[in-house]
Amino acid sequence: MSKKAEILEAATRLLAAKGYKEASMAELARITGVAQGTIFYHYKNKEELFLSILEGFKEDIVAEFTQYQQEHHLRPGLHIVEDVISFYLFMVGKMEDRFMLLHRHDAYELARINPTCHDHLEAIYDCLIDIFEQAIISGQQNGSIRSASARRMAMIIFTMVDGLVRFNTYNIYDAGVLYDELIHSCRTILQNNASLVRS
Amino acid sequence: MSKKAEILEAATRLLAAKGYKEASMAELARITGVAQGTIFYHYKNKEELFLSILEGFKEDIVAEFTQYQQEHHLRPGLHIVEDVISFYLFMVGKMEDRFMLLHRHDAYELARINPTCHDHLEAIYDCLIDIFEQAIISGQQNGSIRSASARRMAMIIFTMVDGLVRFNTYNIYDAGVLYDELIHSCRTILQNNASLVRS
DNA sequence: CAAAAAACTGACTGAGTACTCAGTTAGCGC
DNA sequence: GCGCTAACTGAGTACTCAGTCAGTTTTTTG
Repeated sequence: MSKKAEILEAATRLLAAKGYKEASMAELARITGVAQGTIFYHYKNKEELFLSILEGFKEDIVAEFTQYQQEHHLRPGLHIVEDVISFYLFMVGKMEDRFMLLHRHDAYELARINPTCHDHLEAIYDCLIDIFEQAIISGQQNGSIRSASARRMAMIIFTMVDGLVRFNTYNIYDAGVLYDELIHSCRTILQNNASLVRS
Repeated sequence: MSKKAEILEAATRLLAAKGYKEASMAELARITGVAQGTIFYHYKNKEELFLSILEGFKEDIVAEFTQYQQEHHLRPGLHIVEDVISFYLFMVGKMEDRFMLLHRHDAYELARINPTCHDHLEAIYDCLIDIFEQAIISGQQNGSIRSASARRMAMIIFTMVDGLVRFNTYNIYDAGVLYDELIHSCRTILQNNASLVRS
């Protein structure tokens, strides 16, 4: 791997673990095993390095989802939402560092003054919510999911799933025990009652 | 107001706006209109000052809820959840700074190495979720909310509401348009279908 | 009113910060 | 081997930071 890529990878880990301000370029240089100057040779400053981390995130999420779909067949109907949640949790585990970055304030603060950062974040969230939305639309097409704004339902579901992930990383509650409740709630929210005559 | 209280109030605002590391004691002194030394006379260091902010948060939430209940009558049954969500959003607006602090990573990072901080956070979350749980229990008692773990349902609801608040502060999406969807989702999740014979 | 205590001040310290730059090394076409 | 360029180095720079402390002012107490 090139030094530049090594720096980016180590920076992702360091910034995720410590946050933007707390992560120092001196430590990053030490971890990566390069001189401090090398970092600034490849990235003009700390901010650009940070943006580079966000840069390819969206594409990596899309690639990951495509690969996951090939390896795990997603079930039709209401089950697809369950499967997509599983994928989301799988991805959070795999791209732990970048999701941690997404759960920090640093990016949103930068986004307020840096349009590029705002665009990156928007792209990432759009892409994440798209995954849920597409699943919901496919469920609507076969009649198992009620017909309402798929986008809005996707956002609600995303909010729930992402909130639980946060709970977990915050170490305040064990979100694991909520998994079944989460799945049940999602199914209840999306279910097309018109197709359920019994009960 | 005493200088000490003034410092605490200004610190809450500053730390919420800028985050732990980015907020400097020099700026805090300037804002409060005291010398830097004064801050360290009242609080032995930055960490203790930060913990003092979290310290009374739980009690303030409880007091706020008690007052709200007196001023706004909470409806019985399923509606109570709607009312509690309204209260939560009202409180987020009123105690904006402290909820912002709660949405930052600083506290959770400190909680990992500082048991006092962990206890404060646990107390705050317990108290927030309690509010939802009590509402759900009261709904269960009159039969309008299904009988399942009130705690778990409360956590799911809390996750959704808090997630939307976060969306709003992050300025990525307008969470306002999701309010109706949120209420509808909560009702669907909690509803006791056994009591609904029609439809 | 005096003495003691508490509250407050701000210049100072030393550790840490992002970033620079003059100089060195490595790789590659010729 | 030569010349050129891109990659890399690390000591140095200017600056910010939390925290200290000797000294001053204000308040309380006898």
